[in-house]
Amino acid sequence: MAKFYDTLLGEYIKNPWQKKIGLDSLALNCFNYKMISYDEITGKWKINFKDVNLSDASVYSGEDVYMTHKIYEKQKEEKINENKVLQEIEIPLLEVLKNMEIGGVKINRDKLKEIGMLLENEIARLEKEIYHLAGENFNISSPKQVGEILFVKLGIGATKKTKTGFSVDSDVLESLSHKYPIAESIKNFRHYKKLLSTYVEGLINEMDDEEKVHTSYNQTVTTTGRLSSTNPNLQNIPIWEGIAGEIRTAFIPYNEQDFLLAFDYSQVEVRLLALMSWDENLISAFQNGIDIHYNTAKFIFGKESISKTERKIAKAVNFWVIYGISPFWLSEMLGISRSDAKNYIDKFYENYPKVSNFFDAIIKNCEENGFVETIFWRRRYINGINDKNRIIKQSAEREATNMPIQGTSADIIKIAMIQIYDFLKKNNYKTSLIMQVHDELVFNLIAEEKEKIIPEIQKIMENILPNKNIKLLVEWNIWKNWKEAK
DNA sequence: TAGGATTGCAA
DNA sequence: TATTGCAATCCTA
Repeated sequence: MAKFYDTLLGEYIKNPWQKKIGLDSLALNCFNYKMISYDEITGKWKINFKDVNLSDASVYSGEDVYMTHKIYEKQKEEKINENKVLQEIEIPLLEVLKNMEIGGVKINRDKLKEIGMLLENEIARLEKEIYHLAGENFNISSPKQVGEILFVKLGIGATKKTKTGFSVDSDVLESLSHKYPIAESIKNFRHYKKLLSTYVEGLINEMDDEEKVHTSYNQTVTTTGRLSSTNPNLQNIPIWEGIAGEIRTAFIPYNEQDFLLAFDYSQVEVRLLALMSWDENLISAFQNGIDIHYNTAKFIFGKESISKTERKIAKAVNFWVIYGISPFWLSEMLGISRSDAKNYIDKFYENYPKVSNFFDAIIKNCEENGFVETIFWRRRYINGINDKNRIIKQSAEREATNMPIQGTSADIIKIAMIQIYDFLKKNNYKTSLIMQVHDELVFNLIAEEKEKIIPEIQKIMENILPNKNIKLLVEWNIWKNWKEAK
């Protein structure tokens, strides 16, 4: 048992789907008690808390402590405090995340500014070009104005609509770009603008005096058990080729002599599908080190010699299984016919029959009990699993089949983080964990510790699930920035 | 000023 | 007619 407890994590474990699990809403819902808000106590002038009069401050603070304890007592009655995921994963993870957040990630400000200058030049150039092609100035960042220019003023035929008007997303612009140069330019403008405002300016704004950013990892947001990251979000930094990929070169080690060390789980979700479904063909492919996309391609195309395009299709089909995409969408995404898409999916299930059984069993169980679980028994309730509406029912089924895989992957990396943190701490290593991106862990590596810790971290990560039918596999890289270490 | 809508970035 | 997220921006209420 951990030495401390967290009621917020307790509520999250009980039901990760419910949104309002904060102290204020729990007090209201469980005990019909309205907590004093911070705004009420600091008044409309937003005075500093130290200037609040003592009796008001005491009541406000006492209320927090009292209510937290009341909720703790309630959770004890419900035996939430005995939950294994809570005790063995979420609560121990708190200290790991705290240290990652405080440690921060070092950013090369000059490098970011350099990228920013390039982007600004491109944006200015494209802006002029777009105004010229449109014959007037307008706000290119406004979807509404872009729609008016393209589909009203220039009279281009609109293809897609949103709730409020014309859709002008990148797919639409892409489809118009061959015929209309302005569409291509707007698409590029958007791309560069996104990089500049979200990543270059966004990161610079979050940097402290030491050129570090300190993200917040939120443990109680996702329905599957994954973490999320905010201020800044370090889990959606671009990885594209070209200038977008350059953003990652600005992520650097703390000191010049250090390195970034990145570990990632290789194809973890497909591996977990094999492990959890017990499908012999999937398992033997992994056991024999056969490229899994090639293996699927062999099945769906019924031949040994596989082209690059065929492997790409097989990769999409493998990917599809995790998310439950329909043949329609698969055909759209791959630019193939719907009957081909359906055929590939059927072939997949014919050759990996236990995957099909596995999903059926999850859905059946969910229909009866209302929830699904990971192999570590993390639970998620699924709304709409017994809905009469086919669309809602199918959507619920996709959520139900996705969660055990995505959630187990989340469990595994969280356990790895705890074990690695303990290992580094126990041996007084100065190397530290600085980022988590769902299936990847990034460390600030102290050069002289390299030989000792890399094999140990690899061992920990690969052995979270010992004695299973297939092995987890991790890959690692070290470099002076995150782009090259990936 | 708050919050919905659109868009686009990641695993 | 694809799973899970977060942020910038626009724009209406």
